[in-house]
Amino acid sequence: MKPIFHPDMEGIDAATVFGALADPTRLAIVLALADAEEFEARCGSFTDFASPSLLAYHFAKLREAGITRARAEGTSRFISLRRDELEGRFPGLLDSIIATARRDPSLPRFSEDKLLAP
Amino acid sequence: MKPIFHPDMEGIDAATVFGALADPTRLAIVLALADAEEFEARCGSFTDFASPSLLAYHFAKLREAGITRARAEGTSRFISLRRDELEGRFPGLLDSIIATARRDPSLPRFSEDKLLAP
DNA sequence: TCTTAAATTCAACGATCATTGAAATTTTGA
DNA sequence: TCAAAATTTCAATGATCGTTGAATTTAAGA
Repeated sequence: MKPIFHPDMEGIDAATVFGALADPTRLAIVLALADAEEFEARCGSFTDFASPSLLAYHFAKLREAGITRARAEGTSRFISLRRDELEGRFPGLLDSIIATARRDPSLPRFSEDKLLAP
Repeated sequence: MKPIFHPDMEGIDAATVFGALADPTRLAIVLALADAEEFEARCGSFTDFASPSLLAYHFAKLREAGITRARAEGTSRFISLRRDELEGRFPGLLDSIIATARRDPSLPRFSEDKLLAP
């Protein structure tokens, strides 16, 4: 019913974006989303990373920082990166973030097939 | 007397770096350091941004995240970016951070001549 | 309509954060 | 030896953060 809030990209400031990335779980989510960009990821695809309620918290942080978009479909939500909009606001940043996350072996990883599960 | 602690770059994780940048004052400091890379910036060059004691806190955050280096000389400390080392650990990241900070008009700026003052 | 599934919301907690102002430290120079 | 300058340390503050578990919402399917 109530629409999901997505901030205008123009109003996003850099410190907020970096704040959203200042957590290993959220960085791992961003990395997983980047690796799975052909299809869309369900929230429930990430239960390895944290509990459902904690995931909701982390997803909200990413969304309110302008990094992700959520689309409701039935009782599920599909999460994706706001690639193009982010590129317009901060060119090159997202790619750099993903490359950086990829270089950090301490981040929780994720078997890619997890994203395709029913 | 006691040497200034600088973490090994290999042990730095991405979330810590982003956490250090999740604050407008610290982002402004990084941007100012990038704009003044020919010479070195004294801590006291930044009194427009915050009080001395608060600056010490922010400088420690940046230093412990591997972003800056501090060199003592007399009663002063000179701060600089750990450009090359950071480039080795996370290639392209620092440039991207600086470009991002430059695109954020809400960040406190800084007349460049401030850095040269005696 | 009842049930199940998926995700959010809420209240609570201890931990960390940004900020302040006063006190301490360190080094230079008179 | 004293005093001034630059910076740090410390204790205290309210705010935000990450986390938990229980309760709630929302929509789909039997």
